[in-house]
Amino acid sequence: MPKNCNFIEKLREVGLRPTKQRLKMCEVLYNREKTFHFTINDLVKLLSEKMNQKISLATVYNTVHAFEKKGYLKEISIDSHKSYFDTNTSAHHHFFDEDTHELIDCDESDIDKINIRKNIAGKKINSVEVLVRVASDNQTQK
Amino acid sequence: MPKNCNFIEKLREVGLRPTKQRLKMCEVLYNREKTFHFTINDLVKLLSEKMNQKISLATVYNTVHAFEKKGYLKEISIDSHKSYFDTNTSAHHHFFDEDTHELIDCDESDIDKINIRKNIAGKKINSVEVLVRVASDNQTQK
DNA sequence: ATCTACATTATAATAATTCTAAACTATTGA
DNA sequence: TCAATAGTTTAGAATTATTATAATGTAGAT
Ligand SMILES: [Mn+2]
Ligand SMILES: [Mn+2]
Ligand SMILES: [Zn+2]
Ligand SMILES: [Zn+2]
Repeated sequence: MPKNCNFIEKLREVGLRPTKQRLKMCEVLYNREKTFHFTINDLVKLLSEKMNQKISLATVYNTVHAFEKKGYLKEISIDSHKSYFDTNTSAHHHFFDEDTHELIDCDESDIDKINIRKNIAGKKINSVEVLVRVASDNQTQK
Repeated sequence: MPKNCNFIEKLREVGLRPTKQRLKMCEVLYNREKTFHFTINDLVKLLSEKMNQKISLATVYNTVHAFEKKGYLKEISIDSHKSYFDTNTSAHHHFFDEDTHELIDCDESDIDKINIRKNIAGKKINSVEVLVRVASDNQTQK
């Protein structure tokens, strides 16, 4: 992910106005080497602490969902109590560390292609996602 | 799942007192041919409509979580907005119908065994779950 | 510069879940 | 048999995440 991407263009392409708030959010989310996972709270913290940018919570929610709808973000369901988002929008699987509550991307090579032998009448497959829950070895789990 | 299971025994075995409320919930959840998936709301409806049993919401939550902790129920995360529970506590995969918001169990034979090639240092794998999201063929999806 | 549709914001509302503390009950063992 | 006790249920309040509202602000078009 190169520095100084043209976020204005990127937003215009999908019909979102490049407002100050959206551009700041783009910077925080996409102006970095690697993709990452975050909760709304993480993002608000990043914006206020690292970017010194106060954006109202409603706007953060609105913008995250706008980005999701436009395919800039993917929502990941791991924990029914919290929403995780992913700046990696390609199809991929995850490890979830139950100790730290951290999501870790799987590479292509980490898990063999999943073969679905059944299909539901009149339905098409939208996605196939694997979640591998891991936790510390020396600990009572579950 | 045979009729007239001894739920009193079952509860005592794991150190839960067999109260009227817990026994009613056992009946609704386990006194049936097939396992099934439900939300807390589904369960409250089942209890009040089919069983004519008014159990306070706090008790339903408490009891569901008590059952979960004892391994009588499994929580499934599909939708960050709602908790699903499963009376099938064995390791298995799911289809999720995005039109109806219904969960469908996969059989062993529906998905080949998942092979995880990577391991996270100091962590053991607790579970490997596949979620296949499906939706109507003739519809704008995602 | 003006207009208009879209965005942002503070705040209120909603929904799911958990907490609290008082009343209740299953179990124990005198 | 029957209190004592620890665990359970309950109504209602509190908390948390998220969404709605409606007033104000701003980007893009003319
Ligand atoms: Mn969402
Ligand atoms: Mn839970
Ligand atoms: Zn990811
Ligand atoms: Zn299931």
